[in-house]
Amino acid sequence: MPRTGRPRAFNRDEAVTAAMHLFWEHGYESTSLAQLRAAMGDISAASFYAAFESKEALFREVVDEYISSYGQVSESFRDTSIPPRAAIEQGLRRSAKMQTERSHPLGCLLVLSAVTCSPEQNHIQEMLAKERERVRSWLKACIDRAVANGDLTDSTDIAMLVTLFETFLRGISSQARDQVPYEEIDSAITQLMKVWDILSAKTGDQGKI
Amino acid sequence: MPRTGRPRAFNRDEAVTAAMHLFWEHGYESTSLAQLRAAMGDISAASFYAAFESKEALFREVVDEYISSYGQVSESFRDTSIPPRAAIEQGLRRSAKMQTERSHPLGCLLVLSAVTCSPEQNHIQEMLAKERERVRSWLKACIDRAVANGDLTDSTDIAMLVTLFETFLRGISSQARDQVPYEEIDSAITQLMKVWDILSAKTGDQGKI
DNA sequence: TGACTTCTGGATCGATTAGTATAAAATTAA
DNA sequence: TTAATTTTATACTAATCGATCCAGAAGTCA
Repeated sequence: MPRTGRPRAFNRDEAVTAAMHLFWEHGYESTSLAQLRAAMGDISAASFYAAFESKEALFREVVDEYISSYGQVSESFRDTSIPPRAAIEQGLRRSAKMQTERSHPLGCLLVLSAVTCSPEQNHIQEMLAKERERVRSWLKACIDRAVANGDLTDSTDIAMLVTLFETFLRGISSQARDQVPYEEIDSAITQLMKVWDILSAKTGDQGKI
Repeated sequence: MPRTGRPRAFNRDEAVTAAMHLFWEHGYESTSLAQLRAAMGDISAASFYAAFESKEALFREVVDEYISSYGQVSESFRDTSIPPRAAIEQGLRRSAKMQTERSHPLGCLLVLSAVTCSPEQNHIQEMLAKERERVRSWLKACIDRAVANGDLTDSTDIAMLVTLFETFLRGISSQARDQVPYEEIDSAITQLMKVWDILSAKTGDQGKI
């Protein structure tokens, strides 16, 4: 927060949000500085670099902003106040809901905005891969908890279950981009969760849950 | 096939294959003409345009080549010589196998190579979307057949089932890119197919299949 | 007021983008 | 041998890429 000097002529937060929508829609590399500056309030190149340092620095800021807003849907996976099964189901449903909303680009920014890029931008891919890995670790922790709880047996193939849910979760981004409506994905989730019930039903304690 | 004139100094088919690997790995827009020409045997710009007309025309050719080679794994979905359930299972397993092979870029070219792009290349996205839609229609036909067969009840939510398998299928591309091994995806498929068995078990005729 | 600080408009940077013009080279057919 | 055909190397577009420079505008502070 500068106390002196000429005040900024544009709203920085709004500019970041505008940039987020562009990166989300078109991806990191395919979004040009010219597009960004236009969407951020027709700001000049000088203003852009004074406020954001570089395209890459802006993107990192955008990713942080995404994670702490839209990305919150995956926080369900690490919500230990609800049973593991409910946490996973909620995480999937909220992700599907968010990714199909029309008020912003379809799909997940972390999954889509740098799936492919030139070799020079490999670190951008790796940065997003790390964020996706975090979500995956929450999913795993969730299933670990279920095994510890006794919701799932000790013999449960944890890696397999993580991959099952995670693969579906990643697929939502692609489906959302192809205009598959929320309702269809939502019913698919209902069906997918029955896999869990099959496994938990096999647990010794009782026949059904 | 020109009958006269100076013979081409490079192998056209090999050049297309090299281009396919680049587009597959880095995506349509992020693959530059310079990269392509280098990988296609260090050919000159003149040779490139004489043989392929444009970057876009080459990409279309690459997509055709992909579909008739690696893309054949999804042909399982329309193989009516095997039962619908087996067709789907085989399609998923073969896709997972192919997408995790290390002899070529990871994931599926149709899903990855233009998920995001600049507005000017929207027609490229749409072209790939059409190809993905074809695969989806085969999946749907497969499930329609199962309902017609009596493998699944008339009350089966077909759209939901298509979305369930298709979402998982799309997710494989993302998982493969993140280095998830084939074996894990394969066991997840085994588990996913149990959803089918739940539904088919409910069919009147007998209790289990 | 004047010193200090920060931001902005406009011109510009070198590198790279996809694509082209031209003429020589290499082949076949007559 | 000569004409016709096609591909080649080389040089070159115009446009765009991300990024920078500088002078002046617009504030705060003493």
